[in-house]
Amino acid sequence: MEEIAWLNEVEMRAWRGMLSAHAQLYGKLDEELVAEHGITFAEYEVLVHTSEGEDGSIRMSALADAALVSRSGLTRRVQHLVAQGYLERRRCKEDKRGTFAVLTSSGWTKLIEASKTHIRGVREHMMSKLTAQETEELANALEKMLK
Amino acid sequence: MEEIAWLNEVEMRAWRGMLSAHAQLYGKLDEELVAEHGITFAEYEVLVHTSEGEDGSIRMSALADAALVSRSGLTRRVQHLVAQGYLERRRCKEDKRGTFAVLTSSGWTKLIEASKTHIRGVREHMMSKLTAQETEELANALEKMLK
DNA sequence: AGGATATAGTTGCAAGTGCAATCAAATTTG
DNA sequence: CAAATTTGATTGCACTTGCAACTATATCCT
Repeated sequence: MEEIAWLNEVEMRAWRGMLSAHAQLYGKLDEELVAEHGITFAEYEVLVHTSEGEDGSIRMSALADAALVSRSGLTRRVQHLVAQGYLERRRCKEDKRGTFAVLTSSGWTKLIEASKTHIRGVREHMMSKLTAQETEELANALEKMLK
Repeated sequence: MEEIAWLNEVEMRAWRGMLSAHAQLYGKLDEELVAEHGITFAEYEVLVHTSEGEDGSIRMSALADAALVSRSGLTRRVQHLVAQGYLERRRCKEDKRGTFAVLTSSGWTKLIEASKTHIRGVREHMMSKLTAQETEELANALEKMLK
């Protein structure tokens, strides 16, 4: 079996760690939200980013960027959340091409409830495993990767 | 707009960083492999983990675990790689329920070529942004998350 | 031994996704 | 100002995925 030129051991651990830690964390958080609130993590993210917009509303394209999904993907996620009663769509008056997603009051309630599960999950599956310093080092490294 | 109870600032940066850094890195590595070698990152991972098995072969279930995919998902990825000529399937003699995925010589060649692109990508999009110490801190934090 | 249970793997199916094409509205440009 | 281009968003389509059901083989247990 031929040997493949590779990364050094620490680089390898960092890179493999990105894949595994992300997959494991994402999987658990998704599972818990579905079990306790009937929404996926992807849907929860849409609610979160909508809530962070002005008056709990945000343009579709901005929401797609924030939620790390394609525009077509977002259109359908929002459709689904509208069908569930958590979002409304509102045409944009200044730019008639545009559409806002707007949290309904039912959406606010759902978000607040689901966020308890979510935050508990992040603490349990991520923060509880790390010291404050490690958390800071992790945040630092991840942000440098994004530049 | 109501305020949602949340994580502290550092925790938030670490958690958001996991999502964004993973998405950005995965996206770039996938794009480069597709452009230069016509295989997805997911397929590349299957080739890598197969190559690491004995004689470039590995049981389907072990491969599914290593490649972070469901067994049904793996069955189809392997089907696709077999169709492309990079893998063969071999029945397991000791356990007739089992199947091995085995790298073909064309698969070895593909893997070796693709790994150059992959490693270059990991260096360029990840390691080049980090000092050796930051890489180590990152690896450390990610591994602790997995425990 | 042999029936019950567990394990390896595949398949049908439904759901989610992105790309390319499309439509409508806004903006640029000649 | 009208034509050309750009931008915001949605839709058709193909592809990937996981779950549940299923088949085949292996193991457990009395």
